[in-house]
Amino acid sequence: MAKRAYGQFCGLVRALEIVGERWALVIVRDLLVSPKRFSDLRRGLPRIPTNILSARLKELEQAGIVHRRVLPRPSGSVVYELTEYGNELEDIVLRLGRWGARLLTKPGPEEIVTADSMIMAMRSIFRPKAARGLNVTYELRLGEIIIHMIVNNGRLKVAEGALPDADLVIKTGPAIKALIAGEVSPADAIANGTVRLSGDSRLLSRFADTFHI
Amino acid sequence: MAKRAYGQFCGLVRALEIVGERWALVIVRDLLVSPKRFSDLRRGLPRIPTNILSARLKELEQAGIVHRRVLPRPSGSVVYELTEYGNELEDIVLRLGRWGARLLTKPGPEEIVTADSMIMAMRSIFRPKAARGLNVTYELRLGEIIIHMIVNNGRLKVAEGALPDADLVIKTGPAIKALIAGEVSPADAIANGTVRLSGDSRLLSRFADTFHI
DNA sequence: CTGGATCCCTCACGATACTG
DNA sequence: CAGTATCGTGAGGGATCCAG
Repeated sequence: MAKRAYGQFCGLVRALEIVGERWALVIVRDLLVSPKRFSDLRRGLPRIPTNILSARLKELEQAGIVHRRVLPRPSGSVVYELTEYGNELEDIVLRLGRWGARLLTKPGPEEIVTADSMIMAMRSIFRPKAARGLNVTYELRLGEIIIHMIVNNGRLKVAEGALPDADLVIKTGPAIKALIAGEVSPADAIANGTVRLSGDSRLLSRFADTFHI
Repeated sequence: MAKRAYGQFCGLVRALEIVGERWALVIVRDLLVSPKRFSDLRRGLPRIPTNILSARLKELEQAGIVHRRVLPRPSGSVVYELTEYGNELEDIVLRLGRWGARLLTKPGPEEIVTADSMIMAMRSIFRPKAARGLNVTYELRLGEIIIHMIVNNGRLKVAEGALPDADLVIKTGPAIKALIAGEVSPADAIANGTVRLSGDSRLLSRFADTFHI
């Protein structure tokens, strides 16, 4: 038996032996957003050493969670994508993220926000019930990070990048967490300047209702 | 910032910084079954070094997931129990366990099954829908491990120990996984000797339907 | 006996440099 | 761009010891 095994015949233990390794679930998080190349992953995970990224990708591939695919010519480059089995981690990753979000207060001095982490965060706090019958689009800007959400009758699509004709554009920072957690009302968030809008400003409370912890 | 942090302002990362440490979720798994003393945890986790158990309990306590409670006199002993926040990990632990169970084939040479891991496994694969209107009790024996299940109209209680008047007593081993996963039919499991029964044998297929991956 | 603390050793991880 | 190679450090593993 491997030296680092937990020594139990148990589903949870098997799961941890794979995705319990350091960085593994964060890599999965980013791959849940979209397939990525090695350097894409690096960019989204600036603090991961390349040898660790390399090792994790190998392990995840061997475990049948990630598939390494060589793109056809002429690019010939490599992308890593989740297998079907890997994709089944989505719900777990979303729930873990929601659980951990309660511990988010202020970003630490060196802590960054990435597009992928924000996309998954929005997915994790989306409330389909509250979005019944809604048909709205948002663009969300956190510093350099720009993502957009398309809400369509209880369904959500989130992706990176701008959305030129979004109904509401929200410019903000990490303080958006307070809005989403209900610690600050939409009105107050506008008043204290942590959120700036363009478009139909009245949609902000709709937004805060649709995306809520 | 701590040296071992991931450096991202993200709910998933916060979660991993606490329960992503080695052994942490396994400790939580056992505490989800019941509050435990230090030595109870050791017994259920034979391969964990005591200093690690000690360190994890401190970290989990500091993070507000575990509460260290000193029992009143005369025992004066200490129990560790999950806080409300810690208990909210239950669903995640159950799902992770179910996800990882697909990788369970045969137990490795040194791999053991513990009562707590089995209790959580049964919880994780319980299908409330299939148990609608049912009222059955089972006793399950895997070698030394004895647990029992009380199914009551879509609700389940699992606990350690025998249940003298159980409707069905199932004596088996790790091969029970094949039955639960549907890789072996109840009839075959009896035929090939991996399962031995006492009580109302016809209940076995009911069992396999109620507890199923 | 419970509930740890302490020691030493090893290896996984982290930082950085380098290569096809 | 997509990794491999190298090397130092500290968390984890294992055994032992100690206080209440």
